[in-house]
Amino acid sequence: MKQKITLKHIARELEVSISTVSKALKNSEEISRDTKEKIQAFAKLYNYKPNNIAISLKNKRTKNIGVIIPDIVHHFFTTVFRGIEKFANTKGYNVIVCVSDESFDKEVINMEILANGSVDGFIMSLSSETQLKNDYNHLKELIEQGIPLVLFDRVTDAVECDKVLINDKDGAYRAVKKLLENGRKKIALVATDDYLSVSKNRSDGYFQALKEQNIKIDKNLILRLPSMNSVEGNEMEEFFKNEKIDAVLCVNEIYAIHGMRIAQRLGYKIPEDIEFIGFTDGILSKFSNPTLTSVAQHGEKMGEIAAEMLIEKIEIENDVETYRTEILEPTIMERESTNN
Amino acid sequence: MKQKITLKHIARELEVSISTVSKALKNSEEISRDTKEKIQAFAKLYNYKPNNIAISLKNKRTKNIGVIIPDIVHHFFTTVFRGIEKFANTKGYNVIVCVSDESFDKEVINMEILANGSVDGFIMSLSSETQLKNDYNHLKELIEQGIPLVLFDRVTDAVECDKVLINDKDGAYRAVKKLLENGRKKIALVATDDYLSVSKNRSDGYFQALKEQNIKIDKNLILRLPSMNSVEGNEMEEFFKNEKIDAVLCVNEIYAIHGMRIAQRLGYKIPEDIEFIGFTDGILSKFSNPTLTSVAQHGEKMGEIAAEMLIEKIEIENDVETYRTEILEPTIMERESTNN
DNA sequence: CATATTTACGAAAACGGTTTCGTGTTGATA
DNA sequence: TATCAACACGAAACCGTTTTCGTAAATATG
Repeated sequence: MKQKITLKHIARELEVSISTVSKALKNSEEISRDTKEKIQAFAKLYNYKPNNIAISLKNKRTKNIGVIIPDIVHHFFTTVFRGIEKFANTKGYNVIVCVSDESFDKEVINMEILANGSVDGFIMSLSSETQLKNDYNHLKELIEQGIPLVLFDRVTDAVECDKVLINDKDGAYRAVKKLLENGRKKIALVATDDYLSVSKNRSDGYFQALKEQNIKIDKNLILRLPSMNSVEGNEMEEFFKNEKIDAVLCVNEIYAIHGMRIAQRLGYKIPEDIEFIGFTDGILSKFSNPTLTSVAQHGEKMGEIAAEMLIEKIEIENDVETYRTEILEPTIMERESTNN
Repeated sequence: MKQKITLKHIARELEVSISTVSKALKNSEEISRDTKEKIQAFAKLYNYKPNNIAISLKNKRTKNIGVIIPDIVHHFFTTVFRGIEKFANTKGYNVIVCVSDESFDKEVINMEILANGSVDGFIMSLSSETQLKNDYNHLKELIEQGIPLVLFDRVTDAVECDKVLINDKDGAYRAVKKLLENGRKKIALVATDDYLSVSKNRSDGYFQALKEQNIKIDKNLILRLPSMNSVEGNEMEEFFKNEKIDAVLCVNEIYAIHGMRIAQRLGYKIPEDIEFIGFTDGILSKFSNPTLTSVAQHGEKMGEIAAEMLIEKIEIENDVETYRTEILEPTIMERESTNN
């Protein structure tokens, strides 16, 4: 087992000082050609690589960024993560991921651990519990300490920092408008509780589109489900049985796919009798039967932008506090579940 | 902006030495009650938290583990990752993720960067390019340096280390056996090239099951596709048109879902005319139409075990080199695409 | 030849902790 | 009263770097 070699080892072996070795390896003008060559050759031979931790301690820069997301087994978040990771890598940063699991406490604790020197900044999307509690002190403290933070997708107005999000409201608005243009009259909305910012924004877009056409909001056409990523229970089945519906906007893929199956079982033909549009545009939308028209959130792009914003903040040691909010426009990916 | 407080600050403020502060905060017997209380109160007031980097440098332990996976936007890998992250967290470890993107070079470079002190050990699944090149020197060097490594899923016999995998061969074997029991005669296999260890193992299971029934392998019933995660091109359509097939085993979900759609378009009824079994048991299997019978790989469990193995190796400073290989048994999740 | 200037290197501080060891003070013991 | 152990604390080394500053020797200048 050959241990990692350090400057000290090289110095001892070559009978020079540690500082000389350090300078020689950085090709400093201070050191003579001969000495530099000797040291560099030796370092190469023994495959010397500086210790990241020591450098971090010295520079007070870890070249790590912390990513805190509610869930990793979720297409959208992994997509954003890919964007973050790719961009960060090109800039020489590594990514430490923590999963809050939609829990406020985990979010706080993960953040505190990483904030003690492990990362240079954070990119995060709020857990649902955090949005429900509406408590953002952990984020405010971060900012107090001068640690850069970028929020994406699930953001809040309560904290001032850089943000990246998609225009959820507009995405929903355009989706509903499309359904209206296709002649649909009874457009349902399947959403979650409003404390989740994205669900609220999407609902707002739905309302706006209907209002513009002077269509009265029918509460019976709105179904609110408890959990974002599961469809236990048969609320949806009851919903479809009880209401005459000719189109559905769902705030995520799962609801939409599940809804389509139920509709099909109940004898609806898609898209002839009923059209579906979902959000997320993940793998399910592309492979479902029929394929699902879906509002694409451009997760990877979002991740890239978030990483770019964060790294900019990290590297510009400018303490003028100026924050940006980037809003991406969603794209409606038209597939078989709507008439195009 | 209130900066993080250090031992030095506390020491200066309270007019004691740094060592006294350090000891007091660890409740050392060496320090008097009075002094300890004073220091602890002060530390609490100013929310003192030790700097992780400094501790890492001192202990030569980062409490970070490196995870290198080929792809993050992939249900199986994210599932494994969740298992790793959960277990690691309970043990006080954080996880740095790097995505090799199926590239040998990225795998090597990511590993080298993290190996210079950033992590205490690695959990990884080989990139396809690495498996194709069959070059594992970067892994061997790791082990030479005494850095623990656990391989999962895509592993190799060429390096000695801890490994976790599922019994792919047996999974495929049982799947095919089930199809045979259901009376199927012309069972097709849709796989990728054999250099991917998992695809090869699954193919082997397919062969074994057929051989046991003295069924001759029909090359025309085997389709090999180039990419693991896409189904561009119409090879599959040609395949289904040209061959009489009454059952299909696919080495992943995507192939299976795609295959089912094509079969349906060609007028097959599933499972009456043709049965399908896939691997991965991800979200697609659960939500496809019909739902897909699938070989579950227990990714989360795999991640947990990998993390457990790694942390054990990290924390036991025993240099007796003894490696384990854990083989998980897959479970066949029966759904609508087969007769049960 | 005396002085000024390079040249080439080393000592030491610093980053923020932990830990070993040394030591002045106190109170107990003989 | 002399001796000694216990107590409470500080100095300093260490982890592996970087970087500033000091300086001896070599060379250049007048």
